[in-house]
Amino acid sequence: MTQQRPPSELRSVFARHGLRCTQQRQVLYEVLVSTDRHPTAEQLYRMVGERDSGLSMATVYNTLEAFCEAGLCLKLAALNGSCRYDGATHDHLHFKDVRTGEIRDVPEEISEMLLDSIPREVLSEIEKKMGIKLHRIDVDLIGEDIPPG
Amino acid sequence: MTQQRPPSELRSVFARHGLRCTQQRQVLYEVLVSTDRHPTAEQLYRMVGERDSGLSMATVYNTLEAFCEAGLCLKLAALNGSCRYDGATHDHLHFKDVRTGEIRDVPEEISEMLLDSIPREVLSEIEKKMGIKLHRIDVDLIGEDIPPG
DNA sequence: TTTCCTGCAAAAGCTTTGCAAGTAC
DNA sequence: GTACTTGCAAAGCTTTTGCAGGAAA
Repeated sequence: MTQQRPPSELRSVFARHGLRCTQQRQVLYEVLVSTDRHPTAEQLYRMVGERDSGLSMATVYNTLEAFCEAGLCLKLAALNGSCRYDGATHDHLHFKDVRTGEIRDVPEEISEMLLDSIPREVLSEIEKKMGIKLHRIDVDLIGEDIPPG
Repeated sequence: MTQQRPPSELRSVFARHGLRCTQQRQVLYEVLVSTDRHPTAEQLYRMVGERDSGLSMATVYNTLEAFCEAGLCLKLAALNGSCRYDGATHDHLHFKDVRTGEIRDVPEEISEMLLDSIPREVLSEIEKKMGIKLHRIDVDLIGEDIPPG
């Protein structure tokens, strides 16, 4: 499948991260950043299938792995054994539902309040003491929906 | 298998949480709280097998599920699709290794510093705004080990 | 033209489930 | 005696892998 007219924007995003610009990667990336639903690989596979001819599950996994390595998306650990992906552009908290495994964003302004309250110097102290390199912090609120009414 | 001489301490822990006191649950619980390694179900299965005749994987999963429901342990989401269990007695942060999926505790005094800095009122605001009931907060430091040297 | 990516199919890993026998209370 | 738990085996779901053909640079 030869590429005809890739949006130059996407093309340069990939180039900057050392990724080849394939049809499949473009479609997957567009779908990923267009949602805040933190889809599973399976859900992405179906979402892409609705827009386009489709691509294989293997490619979905390979591509997501490549995106994560390149820093284009985050891999989130869900509570029910599957993984979810987040085309995050800003830091935010996640709410994880213990019943469904669903992940929702915590509204941005509240997320910020909480994240801003974390002292930076504590983090660098942790890096030093534990001999690790931090990529990011995930703050997850674990709980369940209150049934309305 | 009839129970002969259950440690009354454990027995009352289970009773308080509405759990029947079976041989298997006792062994599994003892193994779980004796480690800070955040074992997977598979690892617990092997650890129990070393001490005792053994129990089936199905029972490991059933029992861990029962413990979690009862609040006797935490189910942690690992980054590689498996789940890990934590017989936690105090709040602490976790470091998750993106390469191995391993989970390590962040030392208690640093964990406390960070957790104490999170304003309580922000959490209750989140509960109200999102219509959820929080069980706990997981603060996960995502990163990788720095090779020594 | 070289290197990397895709897609298929198969395998591997983790977790859940149905059901009969057994145990706690 | 009743209700819950265990263990086996099988199934279900998620993710990874090997490899041949194809596309990007």
